[in-house]
Amino acid sequence: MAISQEISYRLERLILDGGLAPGQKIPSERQLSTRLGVSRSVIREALHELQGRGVIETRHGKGSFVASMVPEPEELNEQSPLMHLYEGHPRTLYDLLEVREQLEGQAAYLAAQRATSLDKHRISKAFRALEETDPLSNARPDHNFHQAIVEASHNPVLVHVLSSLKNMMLMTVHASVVNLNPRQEMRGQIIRQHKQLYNAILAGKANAAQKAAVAHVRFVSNAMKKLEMEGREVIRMPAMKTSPDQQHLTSL
Amino acid sequence: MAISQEISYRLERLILDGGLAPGQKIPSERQLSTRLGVSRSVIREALHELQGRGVIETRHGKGSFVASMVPEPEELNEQSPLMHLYEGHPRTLYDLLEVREQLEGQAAYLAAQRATSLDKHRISKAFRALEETDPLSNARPDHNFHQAIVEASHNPVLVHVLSSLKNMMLMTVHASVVNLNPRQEMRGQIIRQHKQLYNAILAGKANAAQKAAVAHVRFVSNAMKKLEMEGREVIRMPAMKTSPDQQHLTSL
DNA sequence: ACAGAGAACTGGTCAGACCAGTTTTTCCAA
DNA sequence: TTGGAAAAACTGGTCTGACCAGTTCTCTGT
Repeated sequence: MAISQEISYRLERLILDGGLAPGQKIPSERQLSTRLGVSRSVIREALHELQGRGVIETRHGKGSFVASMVPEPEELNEQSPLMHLYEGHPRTLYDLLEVREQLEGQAAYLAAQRATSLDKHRISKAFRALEETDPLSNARPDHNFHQAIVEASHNPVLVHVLSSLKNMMLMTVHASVVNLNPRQEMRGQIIRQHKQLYNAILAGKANAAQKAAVAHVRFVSNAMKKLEMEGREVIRMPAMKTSPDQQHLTSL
Repeated sequence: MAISQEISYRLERLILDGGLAPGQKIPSERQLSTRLGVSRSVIREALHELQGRGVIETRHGKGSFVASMVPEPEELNEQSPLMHLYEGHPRTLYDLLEVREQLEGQAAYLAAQRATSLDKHRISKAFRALEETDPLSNARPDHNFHQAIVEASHNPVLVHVLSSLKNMMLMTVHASVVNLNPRQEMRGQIIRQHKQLYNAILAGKANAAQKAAVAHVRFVSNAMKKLEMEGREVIRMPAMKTSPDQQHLTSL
């Protein structure tokens, strides 16, 4: 088999195994060519294959990016059907949380079983960042923590479904942070839940991890429902800015 | 748009419009490059894109040939990248089943709680169709049954996620039908599981419904794993029909 | 007439150059 | 000190020409 094809498969595997999340930038052609010890031509050919398959998108002068695998609720923009649905129908927030509950639970379960030491390291890092950060500007670290867990599940379908819901996730996570964190007792509970989840995964206790994740999401959901019923305004739409995360491409 | 992409699209249209028949050789890279007045590089990149899309096959020293294509009879030929991943990396079947387990479980749970009489009617109809149809003939009734349940969950996010995975779902359902149904004892179990799920939902027993759905998917997954470990061939893809023939290339 | 050696194709890889967008840095002027 | 424009340093896109590695055709010597 041609080198370019081998490389395209290697990259594809890497991407779909969750090593690279949708929207993330992949190294430049010149970097890849030196790192993999092949000419830039074969890199370009490999990338064009991936492009043909729709795995990546390439933008002149910017780079190549992992494409989102599932019809994504159009980023930044207004016309997304789901977004629209969301605005007109606030209950969607809870619908999303329902789905999250399942998927995060599954991810936690699998992560506890399958996390490599590298995965655990990443999760730990995200967890520490979460602990150290000012909780009010907390949406990002919170999301990163969950994201790290999902990737440790090593289930590409799970990874991509969840990351295609990323924007909405950020919204709900943000909602949780803004609405719940200021209330001291709730913040304590959330931190405790995160810690439980974290410990369970690192200890490899799959069932405990799943339970913790499900409980966490459900707690958030219930807490917000309660807030809403008490008549408090629930903040839903954060001013969000999509900042690309750092890339970890160690395993090329 | 890049020249290589324009060319790849031109060639693809030419091929798909019948200008070039499957198996037919397309001009050599050097010929194309002089005929189209571009460098060989961009020709190669265009061809690699087509290769990625599965439109052509290339053989060292021989040339590039139109692949025996799969004009996918009627269905929405949603060639998603995940689909391709699926072809290249069979383990994805189980990844998808893992996700299905969660989502179907959730859908069943919610359906049991929320199904209106109309929903129940639809589910019943799908269930009867499932019972009456020759299970070997088609994955459709099976899939429709599950689909009806998902819609009865009244969770738009859940519906959205599952329908974006529709084609892959069909694959797993199909795999289950083709591989498992012929084995009498398994077929019996599957029918029993469907009935359990059906009854639980109609009775509004949410937990029982969830349990039944999860058990069902997990059973399918395990059964297929077992089959595979016994060395039996596990059929993953629906049989694809071969394409019509045509001849001649004109306008390059 | 035929077998075999080249010649003449095919795609695969490499190197280096240059163009064209984008981002970052630098540095001067307000 | 700070804004902002110019310059440098990236990114991908294209071109050229060379050589390697398979395949097919041709021509030649027996």
